This record gives sequence, C-alpha cells and structure tokens, in this order.
Amino acid sequence: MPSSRPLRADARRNREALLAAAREAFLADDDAHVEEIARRAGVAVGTLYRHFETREALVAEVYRQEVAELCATPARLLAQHAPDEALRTFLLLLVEHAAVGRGMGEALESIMATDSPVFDDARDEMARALDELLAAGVAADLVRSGINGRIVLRALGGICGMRAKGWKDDALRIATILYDGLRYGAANHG
Amino acid sequence: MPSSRPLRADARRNREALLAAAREAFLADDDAHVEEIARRAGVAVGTLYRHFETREALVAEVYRQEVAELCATPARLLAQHAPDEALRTFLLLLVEHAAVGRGMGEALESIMATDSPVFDDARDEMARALDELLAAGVAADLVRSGINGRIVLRALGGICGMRAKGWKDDALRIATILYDGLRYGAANHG
DNA sequence: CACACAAACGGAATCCGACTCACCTTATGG
DNA sequence: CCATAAGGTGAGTCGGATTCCGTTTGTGTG
Repeated sequence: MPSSRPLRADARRNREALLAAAREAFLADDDAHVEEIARRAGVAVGTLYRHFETREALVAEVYRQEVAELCATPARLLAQHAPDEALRTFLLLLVEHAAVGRGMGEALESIMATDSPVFDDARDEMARALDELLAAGVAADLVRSGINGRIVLRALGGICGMRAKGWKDDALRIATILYDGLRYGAANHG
Repeated sequence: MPSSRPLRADARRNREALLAAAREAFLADDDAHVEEIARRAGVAVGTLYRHFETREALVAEVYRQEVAELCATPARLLAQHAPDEALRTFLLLLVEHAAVGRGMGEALESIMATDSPVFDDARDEMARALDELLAAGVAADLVRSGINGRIVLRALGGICGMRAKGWKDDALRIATILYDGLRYGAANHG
C-alpha cells in the first residue's frame, strides 16, 4: 500500500497549486527559486517540501506530466504519416517542447542525464515512445536498426540542454542531422 | 598592455599549483569544491580567487589547456586520412577526451553551452578545428555543406554532458550517427 | 455540533557552497 | 637592507536549498 490515505483536501489543493506554480515559473524562465514557487502557489516553503522531497523532485514531477502528453503523440503521428516522417516530426517536436523555457530545458536535461531512480519512469516512457517510432521505421526499412529510443533520447537531452542564445535553431538543425543519420543505415536509403 | 608585470615568482608557482590541483581534482571526479582544490594546491581560497575570477574561470582555464592540445590534431588527421575519415576520428576523439572524467565532462558542457565570454576562446578554437575538418570534407564532396563547427560542437557538448552510467558507449554511437548524418547530404554519398 | 488528533502548514533557523575583504607576509628592485 | 606593492590568508558574507518544530486545520467520531 504505497499511498496510505487519499490526501487531505487542502493538501491535494496545495500540491496542485505547487505543480501549477512551478510549471508557470519554469515557462516564464524565472530562475524559479523554491521560495518563489512557493510564493506563487500561495504556500510556504515547508509545504513545498512536504510534497516534494527536493527541488529536483518537483521539477521532475512537472516534467513527468509534460512527458506523458508527449508520449501520446507517436501513435498519432504514425497513424498519419510514414514512419520516417513521423520520426522526423517527433524529433523536431521534442526540440520545440524543450523550447518552452530554459527551466524546462534544464529539467529535461536532468531527466535524460541522471541515473536517479526519480527520473526512470519519465525516461522509460519517452524511450518507449521513441522505440515505437524507430521500430516502425525499421520495419519499413526506412530507419537503421540497432538503435534504441534510449540512445536517441540521450542525444536529444544533450542537445536540448544547451543554453546559449541561438540554441533552438542549432537544436533543430542537429535534430535533422540525427534524423538523417538514423535513416542513413536503412536498407533503402538514398 | 594586458599583463602589466611578469607575475611574482611565488604567484606563478601558486597559479600553476592551482591549475594542476584542479586538473587532478577533476580527473579524480571529486566534486571538486573550491576549498578542496585550494587545499590540494597548498594555498587558501583567497589565493585561488586572486588568480581566477570564479570557480568556472578556473575550470575554463584548465579545459582551455586541454582544448589547445586537441585543436592541434585535425591538421595531423587530415595529413594522414581522407577528410571524412579524419572527421569521424576526431568526433570519436572528442568523446574519448570528454571521458577523462565527469568533472571535465561538466566543464566541456559549460564551455559548449554557455555564451559567457569566458569560454569564447576555447569554443572558437574548437569550432575552428572542426571547421577545418568539415571544410576539407565539403571540398572533397564527402560531407554536406551548410554546417559549421560551432553547431557540431554544440551537439557534442550536449552529448558529452551526459552523466548517466553508460554514457560513453552511447556518446560514441551518437557521434557515429552524427557523422553519418553529416555525410548524408554530400554530393557523392552512398 | 463539539472534540481529538493526525495531517498539513508556516517560516525562522540551519546548512552548504561559492565568493569577498580587511589585514598580514614577502618578493623584488633600488 | 628597506620600502612597498604584489601576493596570501581565512574568517565572514551571501544566496540558495533544506530542515525542524510549534501552530493551524481538515476530518472522522460521538
């Protein structure tokens, strides 16, 4: 029994307010100090820490929700496009998504680059989503085999972690290069 | 006249000791707090800060020295291999180089991902080294045009910033994918 | 409705790094 | 050998995350 009681009403409210405040803060870039997030949510830091082990845990949870949304898209893309096109679109989408703000970018990077168990679920979900696209591409001989979602994810995590001014343009170009690289080894590339 | 006097003897000694201690500390991974680095060098933190503006500046300087070495290699590689092979080798070499330790990995990431003028020189040098390889590849129609060293560098910086357990294998695979992606757009690929 | 009390909250205090500064020490060149 | 400016020291400040415990409040009894 992981969750003993169903959380008191005010507690649930605060938890949600904190997540909303954090998301907002990250989108706005604000360096998003814990105090600031708590203030936005109308609670004290102590409350924040009652709900989230550490600042990172909060970041992770916010991102996990975003990730859950993203992970639903491969299926939709595959229904509408050829596997390679779906893959390309998704890679670009990931970059766009990382662009929602630097706060998010850092969170993404953390999620991708850390071994902390906290991030395992999100990473697995994303990797699975990418696997779906890669497998479809491989099955259609449009994408090289021998690559799994986890690896591509790491590359993207690295790319999206970039913080320099023109990062987004560069990230998009690199995503394209990755995409071409992934197609390159396929049976009927060219 | 940027450097007024030639530095007092003890000052130069301490400066070098600090750089050596920092390099050592980074290689050993130790989280390398400033106090720790100063201690290893046998000086006080104040001395460290007399020589280096910030902790990052010290990191950057250590890395700049490493970078200078790396930047000499493209010319050598081009003398011995075809441009595309030289490029491939250099990309893999960069990953190996980042592998000297996590401390270094972080430094590399900082250098690649930051706009801070502190890192401009190192970044420019590396970008120039890569440009050299890319230009040779483009001239021989072995590499796509329209890509510059700065972009590739960012991708690698992101990749090498990964901190998870199996990062190196993944980084090598990704470097290969990037390489294939770079060749893909060339006139006579295939 | 009032009570009991565990759950939740607040926010001052603590901790942990990087970084600073007022004061001492010592090369150096005259 | 002295004057003096370059250099060194390390306790202290500062900015952030995190903790702790006294106070408040939702909730399920009677």
